[in-house]
Amino acid sequence: MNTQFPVIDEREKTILEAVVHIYITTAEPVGSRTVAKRLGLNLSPATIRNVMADLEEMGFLAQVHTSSGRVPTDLGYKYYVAYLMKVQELSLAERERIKQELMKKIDTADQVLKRTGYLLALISHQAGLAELPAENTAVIRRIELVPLLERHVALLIVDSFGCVHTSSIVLDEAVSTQMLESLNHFLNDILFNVSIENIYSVAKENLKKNFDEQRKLAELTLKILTRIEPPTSQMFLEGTNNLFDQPEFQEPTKVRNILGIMENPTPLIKVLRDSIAKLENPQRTVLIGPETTTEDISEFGIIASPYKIDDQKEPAGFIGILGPKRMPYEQFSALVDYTANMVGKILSRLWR
Amino acid sequence: MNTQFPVIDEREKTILEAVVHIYITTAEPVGSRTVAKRLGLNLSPATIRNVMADLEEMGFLAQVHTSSGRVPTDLGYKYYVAYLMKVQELSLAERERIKQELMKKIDTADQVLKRTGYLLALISHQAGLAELPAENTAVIRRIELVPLLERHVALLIVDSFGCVHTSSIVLDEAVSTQMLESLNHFLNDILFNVSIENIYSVAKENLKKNFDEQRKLAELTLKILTRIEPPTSQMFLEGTNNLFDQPEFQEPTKVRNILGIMENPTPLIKVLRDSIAKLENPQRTVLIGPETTTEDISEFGIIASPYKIDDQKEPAGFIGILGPKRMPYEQFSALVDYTANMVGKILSRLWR
DNA sequence: GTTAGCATTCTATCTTAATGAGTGCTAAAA
DNA sequence: TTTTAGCACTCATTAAGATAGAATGCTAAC
Repeated sequence: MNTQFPVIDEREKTILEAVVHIYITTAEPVGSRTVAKRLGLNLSPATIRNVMADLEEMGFLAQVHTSSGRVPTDLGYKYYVAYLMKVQELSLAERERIKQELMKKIDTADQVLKRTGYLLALISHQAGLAELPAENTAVIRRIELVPLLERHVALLIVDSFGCVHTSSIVLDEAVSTQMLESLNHFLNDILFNVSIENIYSVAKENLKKNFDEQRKLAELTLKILTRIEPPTSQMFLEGTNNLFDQPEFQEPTKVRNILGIMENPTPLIKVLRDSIAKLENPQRTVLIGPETTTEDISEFGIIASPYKIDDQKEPAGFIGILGPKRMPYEQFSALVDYTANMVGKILSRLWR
Repeated sequence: MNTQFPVIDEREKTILEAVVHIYITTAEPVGSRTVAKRLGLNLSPATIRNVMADLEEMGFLAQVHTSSGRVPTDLGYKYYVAYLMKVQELSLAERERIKQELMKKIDTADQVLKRTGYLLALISHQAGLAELPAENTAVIRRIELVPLLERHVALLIVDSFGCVHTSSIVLDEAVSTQMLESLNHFLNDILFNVSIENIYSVAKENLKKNFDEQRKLAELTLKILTRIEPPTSQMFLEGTNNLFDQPEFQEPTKVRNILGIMENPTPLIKVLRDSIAKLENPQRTVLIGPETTTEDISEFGIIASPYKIDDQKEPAGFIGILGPKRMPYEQFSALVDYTANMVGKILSRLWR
């Protein structure tokens, strides 16, 4: 955690914990009386008030208006998530359910992840997100040029997750079916088990050797490979309509930004990846009101956990839950962790 | 148009036209004074009032509350669209722009349609929708089994639009690479240029002949083909966030239904297809507060036009605009028509 | 058939008052 | 030194009443 927090004593921690917890469940500003009751520590509201004023001064809490109850600030949430909350374990039944749901159908990786997002949304009543495995964790299983018109061909790349990447390519001149066929053979020979991001370099390397013998083939190959579009990161965002149930999203402007994320998730993906990459060993990260370059999602909170495939050191992608900042992080943390783990296992077992 | 309308005289038509038109632009209930002014016919508000009362009695108009101005009912909108509005032609510049945007990149059919939806949303400031060509208008260009694990294979079908359909298949027993290869050859031989919906029957027919010679191949083929999932209709819905600009969608419940449509567009697709199919010769249809089985979209209006590919008699799919009932139908009708036409041309030229 | 006039209806907006939740501060109690 | 009771004060929320304005429906006159 890179945020530097002010130092607070035990009692302040207890009270901060209580305020955040109560606010998360009630969605109403929290008053000293309520905290005093909940704590049951024989402390009078007046004492609590003093502490709360201190916490406000340090930036953990804020007031909606003079003489209203307190509400956690972003800093408050972050402290809560980092030091105060007690992660609630999943019950065996819940674990079993997740496992069942995810494994009930054998599918390509993108189908698995879409289902994962949907499942997370269903269980949490928030929006669920699930990123596809990064390109560099997949290798090519099959590469195929399919003629569509004389000068148009579709280039399909099937990766080791069963995902298909399509590009549409227009050639300078018509190519015979036979030529395409030998090209297909050739491409599959040299590119099998090559990572997608290395296509071009590997192909070039190979072509050097064969240049003389298969001149025409070589030229064509390079031409085609330069036209492949760089693969874009992809993320599923499911169950967004759950967000409408939250009181903070009753005004539509805020949900609007979510639609923006759905249309172009790339900035958010980047933020999440960076956030996970910052941690020493990749694990769950919680973003409170993250900043993206495009949409304003400062009113949202995100819990995300990376998943790994096989024994790769680097995570392949992440999954998570997106909701209001005022989210039951305690409950959802274990859910996201377990699900990420499960997704990793399923993808490992299935496609390697 | 299957709706039976009450018969109204010329003056009633003029006034109904005015009310709908004014309401579309102002989003406020329309009063007799406003209509009188706009018409400039030297008719007093009182006279207009009488006519409006008649129109209300016949079901074309309604009041929000006693002594408020009038608002069009669904019937009013329908009559307006069917008989009163004057479709505004597109300018040459607009036509050129649409053409440019759609053709600026050579792409597979799904990319073209996604861009179409996006473009319609951009121009209209509403949501744009675009359905993929129906399965039965496409034929198979390539069919390919790609091994993923011993018993898992991915089945890819590339159709004549450059679209790829994927299924994930688990076999009862491992199959050798050679076996798969000959299966691939075999499938491409018998299924080339066959429509996707006929895969099974054509394959079965062919297998009868060859049954003895290639027994094992035949059995495997049938097994695999039975596991293909029936292709689902698919529709892009772009620019939904534009809907937030409309005053009628300031309360989030209504936009929520749109998210429902995005997650499962099938019922809406069905309604639109039926609506287009009902017309003698397939052409633009306008739905006012259509009824679907799942989501309540009775507050929305849709303008949709079918597109045809080559000289096929039946339309291949449709594109359109989704917005509030209070939409400038006059302006958008030509836009949707022209764009549909253009999409048809592009898909015809590209992929046949 | 058309319209002026008028009472009527309903919305929207503003003011005012009352209520209540919650705070901050001070001075006394522990 | 810490805790707390007490009290004045702030602000949001709600309800009620008053006023203005946009339309209407209806009647009687043109």
